[in-house]
Amino acid sequence: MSEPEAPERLNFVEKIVTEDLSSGRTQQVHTRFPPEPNGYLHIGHAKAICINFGLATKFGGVCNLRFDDTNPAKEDVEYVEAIQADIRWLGFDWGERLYFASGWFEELYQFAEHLVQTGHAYVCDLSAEEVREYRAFPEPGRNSPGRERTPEESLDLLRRMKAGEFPDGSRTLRAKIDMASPNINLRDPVLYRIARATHHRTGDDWCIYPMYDFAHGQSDALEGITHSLCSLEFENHRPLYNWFLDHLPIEKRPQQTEFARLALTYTMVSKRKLLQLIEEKVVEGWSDPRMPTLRALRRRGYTPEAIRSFIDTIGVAKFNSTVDLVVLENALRGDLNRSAQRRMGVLRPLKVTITNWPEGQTEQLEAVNNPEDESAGSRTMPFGSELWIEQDDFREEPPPKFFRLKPGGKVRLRYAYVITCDEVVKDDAGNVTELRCTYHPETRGGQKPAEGGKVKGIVHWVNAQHCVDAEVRLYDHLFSKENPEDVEEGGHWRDNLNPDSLEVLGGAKLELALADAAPGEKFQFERLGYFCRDTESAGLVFNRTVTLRDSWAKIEQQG
RNA sequence: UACCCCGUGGUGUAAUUGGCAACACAUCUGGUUUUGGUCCAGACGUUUCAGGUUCAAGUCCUGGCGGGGUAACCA
Repeated sequence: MSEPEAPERLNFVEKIVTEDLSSGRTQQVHTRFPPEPNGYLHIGHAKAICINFGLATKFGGVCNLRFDDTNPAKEDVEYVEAIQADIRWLGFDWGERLYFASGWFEELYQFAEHLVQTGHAYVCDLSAEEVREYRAFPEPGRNSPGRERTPEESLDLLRRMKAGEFPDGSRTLRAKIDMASPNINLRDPVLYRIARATHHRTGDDWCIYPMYDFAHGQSDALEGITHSLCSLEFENHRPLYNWFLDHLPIEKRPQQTEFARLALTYTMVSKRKLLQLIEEKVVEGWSDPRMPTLRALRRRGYTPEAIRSFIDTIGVAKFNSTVDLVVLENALRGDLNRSAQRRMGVLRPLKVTITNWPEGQTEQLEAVNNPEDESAGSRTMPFGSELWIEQDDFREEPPPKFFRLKPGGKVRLRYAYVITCDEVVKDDAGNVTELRCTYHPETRGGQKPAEGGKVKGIVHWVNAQHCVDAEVRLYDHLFSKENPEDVEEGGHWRDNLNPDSLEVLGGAKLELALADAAPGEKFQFERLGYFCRDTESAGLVFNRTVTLRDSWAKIEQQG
C-alpha cells in the first residue's frame, strides 16, 4: 500500500550516535557548541552550530551553548552577546543550558590538585622557550627538572601559583605523561599558566588559567556531554582528552569525534586577515555584506532557513573539501523564491515615452506578488506615458538571440502592454537618452498584438511619475579567485581581491510600494535578483542579496 | 622531518557493512511560463595507483602516490 521508504542517509556522526543509542552506551544525546568569545561567528561556525544543535534535535537530545573562555587576554563580553544573537538568529535555542568554561574554574582547579596529589602532574619552572626545547620534537624529549618534585612540593607550589606568589609566565602546571610520545600533546602538556589578566566574567579572581586541553573535556564531562564534536585539527588532542578522563574522578564519559570544517570557494574566514580588510578600509566592518560573518550575511539578506538547508546539503565527513559557493547561493534562491514578494525596480534607468498614451491618464494594472504563493495576493502598478526601463533591456544593435527591445521591435512590459520602439533619441555624445514607443491597447492581460507575431521579450518597468529613487548596492564575491589564499610567489592574498565586489547605483527607480519597506525586508526585484532594505543606512538603500539565475548572461558571454 | 587523518563524477555527500555505484549542485539539451526566474523531462560523467584475498572489492589486506592537520604558557 505505501511506497517503500528510502533508507535515511546518515552521516558518520549520526551513525556513531545511532550505535551508541542502540547499544545503550548513550541514554540521551547531549552535545554542545563551544565558541571562544574572541570574535564574530562566520559561515564556518554555522556548520558546527547546525551539526551540534541538529544532532541533538534529530535524536531527541539537547545541546548546550558553552563559551570556551579560558584565555581572558583575547576575550570580551561583546562577543558573548553577539554570538548568542547570531545563534538565535540561525534558529537554535539552548534553553537554560548556557555554560562557560570559566564557570567551571573551581572544579577544574580541584581536578588539577587531584592530578598533583595522584602523581600525575607537577609544577614546572621552565620558561616557554625551554619547554619547547625540552620537548625536542620530533626526537624524544627530556624531562623537566620539575618532574622529579614530590606531589607535596608541587601541590604547595600550585597553591602558591594560585595565590599569586609568582610572576606571569614563571611557572606552569604540567601533566606527567610521556616526554617521548610521538604525539606531542602527550609530552607533558601545560595545564595551567600564570597570567594576570582581567577575565570578562571572573574578573581578577584568578591569576592562573587552564589551557584548552585541560578545560574542554572536563567541561564536557561536567555538563554531561555525550558527544563532543570538533574539527579535524583536534584529532591529535583526542588521546590527551581521553587521558584526562582516565585520570580524573569523573562520572560521565564524553566522546570526542572530529569532522572537517567548512571551506567555501571565494571565501576567506581567517579572523586576522578579515580584520586587516577592515583596518585597510577594503570593507566597512564586520557586518559589511561582503564579509563571511553571520551578521554580514544577515545584513546581505541571507535567511537562516537558507543557511540551515545549505549545511544540510553539504553533509558531514572527515575529508577536507571545498564547497562551491553557488551551493550556498542556490539554497538561498530556493528559500527566497518561495518567500520573497516580487517588486519592480529599475537599476539603470532608460526613459520610455508612450507617444499614443492618452494625455495625463493613469491606469492601474494588477501585478502578482508571488507566483509561488497565492496567499501573497496582488497589488496594482500605475501605467502611464512616462516610464523607466532597464538600459540593458534595449540594444540598438542587438546580438543574436536578444529578444528584448530594439529599434522597430516589440517587447512586453510585464503585467502591462506590448510596446513598439519607434524612435531612439540620443544626446550629442551619441548616448541613448530616450525611447519613443507606441503601446498596443489590445495586448493587455497577456493578449497577442493584433498584427500577430509572438512577443518573446518581457521587461520590467516603473512609472516615472509614480516611483521612488533609491540607492542600490550590488555585491559580488570579495575575492576573484576561488581560493583567495592561492597566491603566486612573492604575491599577497590582497592581490586576489575582486575590485568590483561592490557597485553602488545612486539613481535606481523603484515602484512606490518599496518606499516603505522595513529594514531587512526582502524582495525579488523581477528579472534581477533578491534585494533587501539595508539595516544600517538612513535613506532608502537596498542590498542585492543574490542575483537570479541568468541564462541570458551565459548565452551572451558565449557570443 | 615525526606522528595523526583523509583520497568515490566538475563539486559535495551516499552505497543496506563484501553483492547492479546513488542523491544534490554544476554543465548541456528540450518542454512549460506575462520573470531569459520557477517548475518538468532528458543527457553527461565516477571508485588515486599496483598487487593480494574472494564466486564477487568503492568496501578487507600489503605497498606506493597524493592531499590535509599538528609540532603555542592560543582555541
